[in-house]
Amino acid sequence: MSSSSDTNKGLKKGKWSKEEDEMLKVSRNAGLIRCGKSCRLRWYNHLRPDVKKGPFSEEEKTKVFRFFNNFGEFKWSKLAQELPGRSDNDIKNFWNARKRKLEKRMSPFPDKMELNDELNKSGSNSQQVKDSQDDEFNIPQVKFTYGYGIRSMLGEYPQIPPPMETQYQMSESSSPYKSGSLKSMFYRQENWEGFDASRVHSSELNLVDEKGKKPISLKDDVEANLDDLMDPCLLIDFS
DNA sequence: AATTCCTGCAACCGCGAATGT
DNA sequence: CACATTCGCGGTTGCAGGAAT
Repeated sequence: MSSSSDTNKGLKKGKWSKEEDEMLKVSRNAGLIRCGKSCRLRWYNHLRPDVKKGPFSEEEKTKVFRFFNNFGEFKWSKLAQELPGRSDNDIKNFWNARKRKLEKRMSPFPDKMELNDELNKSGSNSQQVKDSQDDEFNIPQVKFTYGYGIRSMLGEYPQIPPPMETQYQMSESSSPYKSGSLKSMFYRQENWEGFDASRVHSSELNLVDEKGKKPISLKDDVEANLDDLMDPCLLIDFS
């Protein structure tokens, strides 16, 4: 019936030897004790003349992320057409490896209560919070969700700020470098520790760089940080 | 130094689509 | 047109080698 059945007819499986590769290069699958499917896969993924190996370039990575953001689904073969020399399998491996890493970083993902604990704990270490302790600033007022920062979020919030605290500071006050307001922001998981709760009560947040001078140009940053778009992140909703 | 864990990669599997008879 | 075979795709698994303990 299906091609999978021919793997049970005494055909060889597993790793390909150099001799087998040479035979396949010379003449399709003549003389090989391999099923056609296996030969095709070997040829397409490894032996065809224009096959490209090695780590993905920045340009290739960008294409992959952009493709996913545009189509929101896994069409490896279609994507392979955009990346000359790369096979669908290569791209799939690249994507899955990345996904695994991120899932590991996300796990165990804290639930809402744990997250509140974290926020309050870190907030209590902050002088600014002590100074301005006020019901208005209580964390429970802040709604949050979490997940991957991928297409669905991008559609709604096309501008994703870079991590707070590490690279940037936030200011709720008016600033000469006002860059607009945000109704929501993303907060990367790795930065949850040290979260300054006193700074997230306002629905009008202005982002400036660490010196408090340069407004963040999110348009450029999104382009430059496509990798970050797949990072697990916390979406704080101020609405 | 030995063992375990992690990661990247290659290959297999099942299924539906396309093609051949 | 019906059935058989092959092809192509996406999901998954298994293994080897390096890193961490």
